[in-house]
Amino acid sequence: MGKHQNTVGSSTYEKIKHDIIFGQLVPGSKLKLELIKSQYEASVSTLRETLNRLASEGFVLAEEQRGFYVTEVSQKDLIEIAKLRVLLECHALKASVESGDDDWEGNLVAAHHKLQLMEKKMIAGDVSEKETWKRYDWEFHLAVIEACNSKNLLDLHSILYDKYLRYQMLVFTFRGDEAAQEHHKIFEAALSRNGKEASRLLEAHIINGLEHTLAAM
Amino acid sequence: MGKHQNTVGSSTYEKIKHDIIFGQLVPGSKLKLELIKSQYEASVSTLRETLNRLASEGFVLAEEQRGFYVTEVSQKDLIEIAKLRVLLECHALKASVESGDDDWEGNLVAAHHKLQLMEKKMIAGDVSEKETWKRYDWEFHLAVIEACNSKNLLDLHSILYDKYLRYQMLVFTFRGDEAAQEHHKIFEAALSRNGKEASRLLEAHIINGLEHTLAAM
DNA sequence: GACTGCAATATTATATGATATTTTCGCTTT
DNA sequence: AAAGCGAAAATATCATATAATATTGCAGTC
Repeated sequence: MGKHQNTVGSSTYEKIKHDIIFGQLVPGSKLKLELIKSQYEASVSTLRETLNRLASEGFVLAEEQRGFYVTEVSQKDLIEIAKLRVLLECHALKASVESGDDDWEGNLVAAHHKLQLMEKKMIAGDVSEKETWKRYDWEFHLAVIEACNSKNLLDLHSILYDKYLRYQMLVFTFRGDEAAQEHHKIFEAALSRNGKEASRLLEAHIINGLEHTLAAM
Repeated sequence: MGKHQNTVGSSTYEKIKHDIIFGQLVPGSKLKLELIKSQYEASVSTLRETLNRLASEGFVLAEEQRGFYVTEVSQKDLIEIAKLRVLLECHALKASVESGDDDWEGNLVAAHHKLQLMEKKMIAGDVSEKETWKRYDWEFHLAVIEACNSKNLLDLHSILYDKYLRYQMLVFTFRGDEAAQEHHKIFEAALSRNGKEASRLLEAHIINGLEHTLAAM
């Protein structure tokens, strides 16, 4: 049950996207079809489907007749992404805080709790579960805005989050206690339905992360 | 010289996207591979690449193992898209008005002029060049925000514009003089570097269009 | 002798048709 | 009706052929 077997296409999509975000595939490098074919165990056509999808999302650059490349990174690009994330995520937060119901609250409390536990571990020095921690960070940020009532907005935000994440992973250094406290304050403001304040805090949280990452580039 | 010959992939992409936006492919209908293969004269793999791209952008729904469908339309979706367009386009406008240089001004004047000419024709009753008019509308709106200095923002906006356009085409009725006047006012405010006012006008322009389209659905 | 332009060659991307899976749908049986 | 069983249809994947780009080597020139 549950475990519905994936297609080759969707699993290579996940793998390649993961490898771009987590830096296994280095920015700017060429994705030669024959080469990655063996690496990801899929045929050329399947790979091309995947790479076209990733190109639409902006993780891959598709150059007509000249192949595919891992998208380059730059400080300018990171700044653009962070600013867009502020714009979309703060907007979504305000809408979400206004219309979130009990389910939303419950889910938010759960997401914050799990994130907090993981952050305590990380602060204590256990860096073994980097990816789990990031998943909880994602789930928390999503939980905050999930009641914004706009699928279109959530979809755009999801891609932006991943692009931002890629930069974080690129220079990976944990902001630790600071970020944890910011999360906590955002959580409290959101739960007490103070959209303005929560939005202010969220913006500061993202911009702090941006500066932290920029400094490390 | 300009005319670099396109690949089959990119031209079917353009064609299918066009047919979705302009309603030749009806919302919700199934895109059976064998069927559209003959219609667009491309092989299954090429089609699949195209459909995957369009699925990432949200014009096509890709259901694992069950094929591709033209994305459904709904009033809720249209409202979401219009709101997002307001959010992104107004934000971009303010940034653009602040940092636009002489090139930006020149391009904006040209785009507005062309749009105005076409609008006069349309108001006079010549509806033959619907697609050209829409292109000029696009070029004008793009010209306004082009100096926002964020490729990421422009890319997102471009997709949103197309999604919004699809709804306009769905119920096509010309808003005529009203829209033309709004364009003119936005143009003047932008050119005189009054970002706040231009943003206000742009928001009203989009919301008016939204209501016009909603009423006709 | 190094540099440019051109042609032959190798490499790579694109596109196709064929094959393997999976789903769908009508028919039978309970 | 509901469940089970195929045949037919559709999707997913692959291996291969075709077309484009990059590379190499060789002449001719400065």
